[in-house]
Amino acid sequence: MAAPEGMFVLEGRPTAQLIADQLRELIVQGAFSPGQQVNESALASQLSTSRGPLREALQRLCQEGILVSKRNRGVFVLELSTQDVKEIYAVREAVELAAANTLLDSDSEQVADTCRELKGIIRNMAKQVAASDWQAIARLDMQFHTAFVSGTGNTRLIRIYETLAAESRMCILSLEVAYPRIDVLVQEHQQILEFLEARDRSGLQQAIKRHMQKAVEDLTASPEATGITA
Amino acid sequence: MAAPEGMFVLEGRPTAQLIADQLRELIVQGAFSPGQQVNESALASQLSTSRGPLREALQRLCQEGILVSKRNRGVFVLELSTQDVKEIYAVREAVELAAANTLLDSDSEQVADTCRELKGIIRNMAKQVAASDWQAIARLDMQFHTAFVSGTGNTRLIRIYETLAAESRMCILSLEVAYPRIDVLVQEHQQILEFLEARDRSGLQQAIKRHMQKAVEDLTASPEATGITA
DNA sequence: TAAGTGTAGATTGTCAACAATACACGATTC
DNA sequence: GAATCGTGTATTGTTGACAATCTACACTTA
Repeated sequence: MAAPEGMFVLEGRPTAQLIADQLRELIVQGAFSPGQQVNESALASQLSTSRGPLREALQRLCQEGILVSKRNRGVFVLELSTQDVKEIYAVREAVELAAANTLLDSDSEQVADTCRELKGIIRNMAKQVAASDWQAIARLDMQFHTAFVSGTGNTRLIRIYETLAAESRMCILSLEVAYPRIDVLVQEHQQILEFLEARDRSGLQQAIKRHMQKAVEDLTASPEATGITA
Repeated sequence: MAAPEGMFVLEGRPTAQLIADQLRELIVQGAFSPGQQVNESALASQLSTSRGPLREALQRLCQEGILVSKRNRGVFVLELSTQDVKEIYAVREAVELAAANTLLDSDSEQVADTCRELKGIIRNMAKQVAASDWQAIARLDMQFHTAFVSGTGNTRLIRIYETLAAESRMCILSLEVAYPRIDVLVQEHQQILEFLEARDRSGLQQAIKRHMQKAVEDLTASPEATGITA
């Protein structure tokens, strides 16, 4: 037999990770409000599993920082302050700058592959902008940046960025429809792509810095209108 | 009552985190050999707890990447390849560069506090170098860099770096006594401290880059003599 | 009325037993 | 003799029950 391929390996990944991934997706989609307690029994039965595996998954998300655990109290979904927003985007900037440098140091084939993927994402983004599907836009926004970092092939950088992406989506979620002007959003991503294609290091670095700075400004501009705590 | 202060809060932190911290320390001290399977029952009784809490702790360390979980097989201690070493130090460089920039953007008091701490660590390091206590040197080495990043106050950056520090100690552990020439090690840290005190941005950046580059060279120089896989 | 106290309910923390899976070793067959 | 098959053992995965803790609310008391 050549290879079992898709022959029901029935999820080779460990259970806790599967549950954690499901739960993370639920959280970034806003299925839980910030600061809300996560009820273990309820969630376990909802995900049709037991409390044991669920708790293991919760611990993973606590380690990520998406959930916070208080002894004998339970776990709660992270509440984002403006301080948190600044932190998150500062780290994102650091990671993306590192990714940019790594990419520009790598062979052009790898860069080309990444550019192809980014181009497709931008196309989809423009499509969703036309449809004003904010949830989809937020997803594609992070998908763009995740793909950018994934282009480096640095698994640790990628893992770190996955967490940052989740937290960013939680930030954006708080903004809700108050997403900044959208044409600018697409344009900024387009710009990053072009600098990468042109292999313009300093241009790419500046574009990333601007993009992050703008994002922080948008997210911290009207704290009273959002769920983000002062 | 003014404040209960140290009045037996009896570990407010969640259990899984406590166990995870213990276990992480055991791992970076080399209590387990790379690639070794972690036996749940044995470890649980050894740490005088049950399998439940222990498994939760293991999941945390899996999320960090210090352990790897294989379904229906168990969790194993991370085996480091030269590729891993390169990844780890690339991310460390990114994080420390970001920390450097953040520090130099902050007020001088914060920088002064950090410098004071770093100076003390270097003193201790020189002491241990005289005693040739490699285990202690490795600990102080990472303590220096952790303190450097902690100076930023960015909790996410700090958390990320804690994992990187653990992985770095696992790298150094593989090197064992083959630590590079020690006078240079102290000197390099001293240099970083001086650039920080002088608030010399580009000098500090270059020093960090050199430090990381040297470390990778040392760690990947003689792969046959170490436990690091090709 | 306001502060403090005690109880009830709910939720988390822990544990031990059960089920399922994978690995190792010996038996069997060609 | 080599490969394959079947069995046994050890380890992980899962579950439900029990214990400990916290929050909320009604009750008492100054």
